[in-house]
Order: sequence, then structure tokens, then C-alpha cells
Amino acid sequence: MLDSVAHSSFLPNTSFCDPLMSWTDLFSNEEYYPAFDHQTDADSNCLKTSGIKSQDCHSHSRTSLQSSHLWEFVRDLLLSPEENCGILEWEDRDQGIFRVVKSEALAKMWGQRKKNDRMTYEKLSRALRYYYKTGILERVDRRLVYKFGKNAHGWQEDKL
DNA sequence: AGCGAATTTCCTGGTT
DNA sequence: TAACCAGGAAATTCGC
Repeated sequence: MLDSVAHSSFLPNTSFCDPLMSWTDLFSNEEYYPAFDHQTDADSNCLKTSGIKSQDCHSHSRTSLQSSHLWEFVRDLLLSPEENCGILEWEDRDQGIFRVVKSEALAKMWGQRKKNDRMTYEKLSRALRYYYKTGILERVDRRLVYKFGKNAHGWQEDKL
């Protein structure tokens, strides 16, 4: 269960989900999520220079939030300030500690990824808590704060 | 068709 | 009080 990152290795253009399609491309594809109310926080206005400076706008190839697993989705969002919209924020980049700034928006985004409009942060966080026992995440006793564990990979700055 | 992993859903109870 | 956190239990989804 650690090999799920068979990323953009070799995937013919015949797949329904183009692995190289960026999240924004996927999103602008509207027909994907018709019932999307545009009233909550960070929805589609991801153009608002998103608080983040131009610092680490490293356009790494991990632009596609196609990860099948929740933790990878979170990781990739954390690594993509362009798509992040300030939903997630690093607390300690080196230690892999991060905070969910906009819980509702995160749940909505995850719901979009899974095509589930009933997703909520309550349910998403339950899934995150299951990661504690597998070492994907480690517990941090601060509200909305999590930390990548020994079995999480691909989040470290010097390994990008 | 059957299984297992990864959630998803629901819930009770405690905390901030 | 609202928003979180802890986990147990059970249902669901999906790939193999």
C-alpha cells in the first residue's frame, strides 16, 4: 500500500483521466461538478495571488491532483500553492507539519476529487485519523494540525 | 464473483 | 455553542 504513487510514469493518453491535466484544467471542465455552490470561501477564485509569495512557485510536475489517496491529495495540494488557495499551510516545512486553514474548503475539494458532494471535514478528518495507525500521519495535539509520518513520502522539500 | 484496502458514513462522548 | 478530536463499528467503493 505504499506503491500508489505510480505517478506520471507511463500512462498512455487513452486513459479517461489525463495524468498531465492540471487540477485547474480539470476544474474548468465544469461538467465535472455541476452542483457546486459558489458561496463558500476558497472556491473558484484561486487567482487571488493566494497569499503566498512567488517564493516556492516551483512548477514541479506534480501539478495534477490526481492522487487516489487522501494523504497524497493533501500532500499534492500542500505542494501546489497555485491550487492551494490558502486551504492548507505549512506549520513546519522541515518536519512536515501542516495546518488545515479552511477545513470546509478542503472537504469540498476532496469531495470534488471523489465526486462526492456529501463530503465534510468531519468525515475527511476521520479518514485522516486512520492514517495515524499506519504511520502516514502523526498526531499533533493542535486543532487542525497534522504531521506527515514515516510512511508518508514525497513531501520533503529537498526530495522534490 | 470474492476480497481487501481505503475510505465513507454514523455515532457517542470529550475538548477547545 | 460551534467546531474539533477520538475511535469504534458498519457500509461502501473500487481495483485486482
